[in-house]
Amino acid sequence: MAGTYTVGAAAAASGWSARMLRYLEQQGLVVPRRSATCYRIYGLGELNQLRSLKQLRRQYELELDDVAFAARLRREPDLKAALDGWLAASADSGSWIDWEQRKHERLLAA
Amino acid sequence: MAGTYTVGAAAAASGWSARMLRYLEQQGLVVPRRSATCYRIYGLGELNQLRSLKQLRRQYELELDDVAFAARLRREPDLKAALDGWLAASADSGSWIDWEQRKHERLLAA
DNA sequence: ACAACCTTTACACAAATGTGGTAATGTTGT
DNA sequence: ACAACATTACCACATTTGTGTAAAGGTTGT
Repeated sequence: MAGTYTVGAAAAASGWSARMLRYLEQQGLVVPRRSATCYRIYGLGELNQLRSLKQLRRQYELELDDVAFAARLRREPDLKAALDGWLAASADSGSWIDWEQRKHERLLAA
Repeated sequence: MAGTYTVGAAAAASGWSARMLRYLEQQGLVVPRRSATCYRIYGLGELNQLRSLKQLRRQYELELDDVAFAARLRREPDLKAALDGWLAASADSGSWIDWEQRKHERLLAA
C-alpha cells in the first residue's frame, strides 16, 4: 500500500537501522501498528516522527533516554511539578529557607 | 559557623556520601560555594536541596541524569520547545502532516 | 517453490552512570 | 604538632544505553 512501510523499508526511508527501529519501539518512542501477522507497519506519520527524531537528536545532542524522559514528564504531571519545584528552588537558593519555613508553619497549623 | 557544613558534615546531615556530593557537584545539580582554601561549603539551602533531591529520586525512581536533563530543559528553551513539539505531534500522529506542511510554508515565507 | 523479507531471542561490545575505593597532598582546630 | 578533616586524581566495578550480528523460524510476492 502507498505510504506504508515494513521495518526494512522504514529503516531505508528514515536513516535508522531496522535494529534501532525495534529499539525505539521498545523504548516507546515510535510505536508502529502491526499487521495481522505481527509485521511492523510504519505510516507517513511514523516516518516523520523518525526523521525529526533523528534531527532533534543530532541538533541538540540528545540521548534517546532524554527524549523518553521528556515523554515521561508529559505523562506524569506530579513528577513534572515536583521536579519543577526542586529546580525553581535550586535556581534561587534563598527560597529553600522560605520553603522549609512554610512547611514548618503548615505542620504547626495542622 | 552555624548552618555551614564541609563536605563530610553535609554528607552526614543529608544522607549522601561525601563521594556522591562531589559527583552531584560535577553534574551541576548541587553546587556549594567554596572557602578561600577551596573547601566545599554547604549552607542550609544546599542541605535542603540535597535532602529533597534524595527524596525526589526515591519517590519517582529518577536517575540523576534525568534531573540534570530537566535542568537543561529550563536552561534551553529552544530545546524544550523542540521536544514539546515532537512529543505533541507524536501524541497525535495525524498532526505530523500538518506540522511538515507548516515547516514547508515557513521555509517558503523566509 | 524460492528468495527475500519479517518475527523473537540472544550474545557481544563500547561508552556512560553511579558508586566505592586509594594515594598524595593541603587545611584546621585544639 | 598532631589527628581529623579537606582537596584532586586516579582505579575499579556493576549496570544501563546504543548498536551490531546471528540463529531459528514464519510470511510474502512472483
